[in-house]
Amino acid sequence: MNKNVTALPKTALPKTARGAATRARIVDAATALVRARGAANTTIDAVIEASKASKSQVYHYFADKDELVLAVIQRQAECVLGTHEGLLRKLNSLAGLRRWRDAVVELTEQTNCAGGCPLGSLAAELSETPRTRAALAESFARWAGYFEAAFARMQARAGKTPASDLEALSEAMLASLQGGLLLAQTLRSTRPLELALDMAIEHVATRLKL
Amino acid sequence: MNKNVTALPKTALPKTARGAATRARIVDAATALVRARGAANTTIDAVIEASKASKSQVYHYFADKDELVLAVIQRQAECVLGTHEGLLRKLNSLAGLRRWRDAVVELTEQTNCAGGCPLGSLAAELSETPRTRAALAESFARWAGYFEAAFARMQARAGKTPASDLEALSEAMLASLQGGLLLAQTLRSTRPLELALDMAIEHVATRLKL
DNA sequence: TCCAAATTGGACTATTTAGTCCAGTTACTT
DNA sequence: AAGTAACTGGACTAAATAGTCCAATTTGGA
Repeated sequence: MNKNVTALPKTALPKTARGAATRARIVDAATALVRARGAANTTIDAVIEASKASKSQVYHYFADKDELVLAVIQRQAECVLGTHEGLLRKLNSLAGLRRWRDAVVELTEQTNCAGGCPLGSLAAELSETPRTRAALAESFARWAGYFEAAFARMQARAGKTPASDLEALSEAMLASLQGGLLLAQTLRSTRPLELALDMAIEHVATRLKL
Repeated sequence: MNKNVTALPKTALPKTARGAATRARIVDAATALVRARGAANTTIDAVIEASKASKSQVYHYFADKDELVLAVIQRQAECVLGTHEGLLRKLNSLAGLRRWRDAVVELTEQTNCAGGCPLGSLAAELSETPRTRAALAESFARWAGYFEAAFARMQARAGKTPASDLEALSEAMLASLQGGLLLAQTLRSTRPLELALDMAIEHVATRLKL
């Protein structure tokens, strides 16, 4: 009883710059491999080879593979949310939202629609495991928060105070994005992504009366 | 050269009723396991145990694990598309579309949002492998076809001949469904699914002028 | 009935895999 | 400079895994 649900003291945090660099190399390599092949198909040995670390280094910083996967989720979330926060931070108009759409489509096109959404793919694979699911849910919530904030700015700028349900709007937008990216990945075409985003943008415009 | 891209003669098709039953047992068991744990986390040994078959039986009907996974995709597609074809077949009104929405939400609620969409999850895991990707793309296309046909009936019934782009509409609807299901799975709430579907239905209503 | 083809059982092999262990090296503190 | 803690290298283990092989059994047709 008294299960330690939170971070166990088993896992060492790096205490020197060198240790931090090693840990970062491991997580970076693991993130790239998981992105390309999925978590289940990424072996510790492959991470070791790619990061030029050794087994003891991996198990010094991570209690087991699950902990490493959790770190990968956090790393990938940082990356994706960082990108989108950058794109959405100052957005305050429908035109800006459309530019964001174009940027997403462009990004997808550049990779031939391969890989889908880095977070969405992780979510599909890891949403049945409590800890990973929680981490992914939190990331999605933050992502939706960026939309919500942008919608609030759009609304404020247009001087329409009567707040539509911005949280609902942002969840619908995120769903369109995720569904659009999944279909784009499977059909190898950006079209479903474009259609889904255009629909969502129109929906936002209507609800915000813009 | 002359790579045999289509089905190789390596894999035996069952020629007796008994053989067909065995093959079906194997595919059924594999489908359930893949649904619960993903393809990469499903071992042949687990399939053998669950289906009460033996190793030689599995390898008699399937050249390797990939072939079995392909059969699982087809089986799951049959199941999901069968369900949705049943729900969408006679649909010819906005009210009918809303009933379909309620049914999907209900189904999702019944499983506590676990598992997401059986096809969507497979798509996220297997869209980077050519053969599996192709099978999944075809399934999604058929799925979209059911929507398209339903939209055509809705339009015809309302007497509005000027066809909006029904294919585009159906792709946006499918994207909303997939994204909504993925978020529902990760957030363990049907809310994003409901919001995404309501948005898509409104979009259809607008475009079809209903 | 009898035979060839279809099907089945499961032991066996090759690898791969997660995780352990400990001795050796490097870095920080005083 | 020395001592302690942090870090590193990699051999090793036990279990799991995909796939092979062949002898035994069952089936359907002549």
